[in-house]
Amino acid sequence: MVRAVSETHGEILAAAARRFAVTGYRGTSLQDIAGEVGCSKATVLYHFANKEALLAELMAPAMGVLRDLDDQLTGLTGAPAQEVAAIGFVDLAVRFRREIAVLRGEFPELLCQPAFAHIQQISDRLRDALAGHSDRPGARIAALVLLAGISEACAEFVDMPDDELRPALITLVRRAVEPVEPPLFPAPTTEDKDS
Amino acid sequence: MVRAVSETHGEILAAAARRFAVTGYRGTSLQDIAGEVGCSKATVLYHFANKEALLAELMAPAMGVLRDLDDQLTGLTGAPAQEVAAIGFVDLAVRFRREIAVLRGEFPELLCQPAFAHIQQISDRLRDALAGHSDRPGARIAALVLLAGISEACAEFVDMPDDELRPALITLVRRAVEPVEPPLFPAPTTEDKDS
DNA sequence: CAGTACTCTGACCGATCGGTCAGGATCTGA
DNA sequence: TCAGATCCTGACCGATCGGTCAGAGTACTG
Repeated sequence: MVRAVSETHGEILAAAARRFAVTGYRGTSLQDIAGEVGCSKATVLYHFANKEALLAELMAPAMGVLRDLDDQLTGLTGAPAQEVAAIGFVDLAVRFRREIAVLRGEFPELLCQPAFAHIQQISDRLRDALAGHSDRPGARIAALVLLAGISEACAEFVDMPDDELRPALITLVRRAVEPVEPPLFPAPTTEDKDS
Repeated sequence: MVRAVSETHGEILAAAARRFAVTGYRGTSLQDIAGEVGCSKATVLYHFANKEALLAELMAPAMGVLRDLDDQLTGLTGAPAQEVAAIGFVDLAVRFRREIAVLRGEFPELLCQPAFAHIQQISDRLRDALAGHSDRPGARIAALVLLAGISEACAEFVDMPDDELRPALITLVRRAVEPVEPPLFPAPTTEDKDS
């Protein structure tokens, strides 16, 4: 029998996710996590190299999806970029509500860690896309307000069903995003008419 | 005569405001603040009873304005409530950008402190007003997204002039807030129903 | 049976935190 | 000149943090 990988690993991961989402990364000690699992702090550090590695493994799936979204945005401009950024980010935020809650407010230091080295650049590109790559302050401000607000809302409405939260957010974004100027060039792809 | 209050008090307050806004409350040690002022940590604790008192004095002006806004909202419903909440909160957020940045992300624990005992209730009422006191999930979500997003945007765009940030935010809120249903009653001027 | 690899733990470590305290330095008013 | 108030500090404290380590317990394997 290979006894598989000890399930303790997964239990620690799950406990960390729960605690991080409530008290944040810095506000949660390894002792807290160990206590919730029912093991010793040393056991936590037997399964994970350090606290940072625990967080990195916890965020890995969300980071992967974020990178995928970033790839989809390359080359897009104007309204299509806004659309892809809006839908993609809302989906991501709704799906990874807990991970979003973990990172909430801990950005400044956490972003320095290698596991999240590119998250700032990606979120900048995401914001830029949502602004339709416009330089107008109004567009840039609206994009930031929406991205930050969506993150916060998803972290707050943890109990709301996905299929209630997602359409409400998408409707909001469509209404709130500053529409792009009439395209300087003919629309790059077939697009739907504005309602 | 009285030699006024030592200016060290004010210097500590200013240094704390700067550090808190960058590294957060928990992420800033008394040693950090003392180092920025150029005094000892004991001096910081001579002028302020403890770290919490330092934060409370820092946030006092913003808290006062927040309470004033809360008072203005009592009795208002529907579109007028949305309007007052929107304008009032944008003004507050733009004016107290640094204080907003301090509290960003540290809510769960900081809100337990007596100095901020009512901030959660006030922000709930503010959100409710911005939603036009509607029960629709879309309205509630939009209100939360906007309030959180505005806070984040103000903390982010610290260098943007007030008279550029404020109108952009107000325009955004007007566009994004879910409009209230046609008023059930003719616009109520001064009538309150519940207590 | 012995050997070994895996899992887990208590004890411990250095660093840092917020906070205390006795006392030095400086100034003021009588 | 001197007593007292004010301002400030170095040294110190207990608590907690992330992290290390030697070794105990256990289960497979040959």
